[in-house]
Amino acid sequence: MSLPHALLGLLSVHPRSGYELTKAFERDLGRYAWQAGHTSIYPELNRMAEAGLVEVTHEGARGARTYDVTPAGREELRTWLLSPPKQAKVRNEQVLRMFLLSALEPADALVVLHRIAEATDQGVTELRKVREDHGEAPMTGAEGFGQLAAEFGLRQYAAVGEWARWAIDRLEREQGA
Amino acid sequence: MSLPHALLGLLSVHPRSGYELTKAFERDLGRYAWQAGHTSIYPELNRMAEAGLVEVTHEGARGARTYDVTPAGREELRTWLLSPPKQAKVRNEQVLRMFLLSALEPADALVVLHRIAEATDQGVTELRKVREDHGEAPMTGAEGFGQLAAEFGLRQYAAVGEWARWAIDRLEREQGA
DNA sequence: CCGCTACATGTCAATAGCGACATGTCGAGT
DNA sequence: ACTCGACATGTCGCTATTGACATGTAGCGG
Repeated sequence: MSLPHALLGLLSVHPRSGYELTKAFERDLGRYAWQAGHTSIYPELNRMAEAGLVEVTHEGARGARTYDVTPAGREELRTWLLSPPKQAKVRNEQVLRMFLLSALEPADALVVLHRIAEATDQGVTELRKVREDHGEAPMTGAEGFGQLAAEFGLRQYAAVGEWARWAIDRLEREQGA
Repeated sequence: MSLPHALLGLLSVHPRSGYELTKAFERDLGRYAWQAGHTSIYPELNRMAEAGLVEVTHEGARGARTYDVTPAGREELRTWLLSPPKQAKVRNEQVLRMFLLSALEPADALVVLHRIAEATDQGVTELRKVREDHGEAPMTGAEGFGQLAAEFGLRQYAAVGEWARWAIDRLEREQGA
């Protein structure tokens, strides 16, 4: 049940509506950390409002409701972030695919590995651009989030790309031998 | 629905029982790629056996049943692995925590970042040992899996560790200024 | 031979999450 | 005036997943 914490985190950076939260999940958060659609988000916001973790601070056009974190919500988020990181739950289909590669014939595996290497290169290029746009904004607060995310994604892509190239190298050497 | 593919992948490396599959998930697979408990695995194996993707090749002591992949299962796995990687679903609580760090006071964030850096160092050390034990075994087949996993985890830990140190550096510089 | 641990498989109720469907509004362009 | 795309929130049924509970066996040390 990490969704409520993700929502608290986003709202604590700055208040927004369920719709805007959904967009945030489609952008950074959902790509690397935790994906969720609006069908999970709206009901969860209502639950959290009932529990007193968030509150509606403004009602705009088209029924839009802006949520903000309450002191109780802020406390809950802080406690969660500072609590000892137990056994984490991981679900990542891409990574699973990589792990299962050794079940393929070497020739097939090479095809997939090359595809991975290309995809990560593209990711690195994209994020380098994002990084340059952000520049030297402060780490905490509204801008910090995007920066942390971009920098993390960048290193993540780079690492996967290097791994893929390592695997390609290993495989090709074996094939040749 | 990646669980059946994960099971096909593991079994295609070498046949084993549901119990041994469960152990495999607790070890590498569940740590980085896809976690699942025995309560998902056993029913899934039965479904897959009914669907003709796997079959019981041996019955051992204590009711243990060894499963192996059928040709149909092998075909299914190959198709899945070679099919275009669509939009991936990601769920990783640790990464989520990292993303939400910017919602904390800088002092609190630094505490967590230092903890992350330490944890990744430990992970790197562990996996370096695993890598040395494996040595130069071939990439595909029974040994390949562990190697791919270890190498991937190693690079993953290293990348996260570097990211944490980058963030610490940034934060401390801001605090000082 | 007793007790403990690891082996080995399962059910079932509750919860989480997704895809399909549903509804309505505001603003821009034609 | 009209249409269309983005804004904005929701329900509901189906499937996936988890946690608690249940059951029994083989082997080992004392």
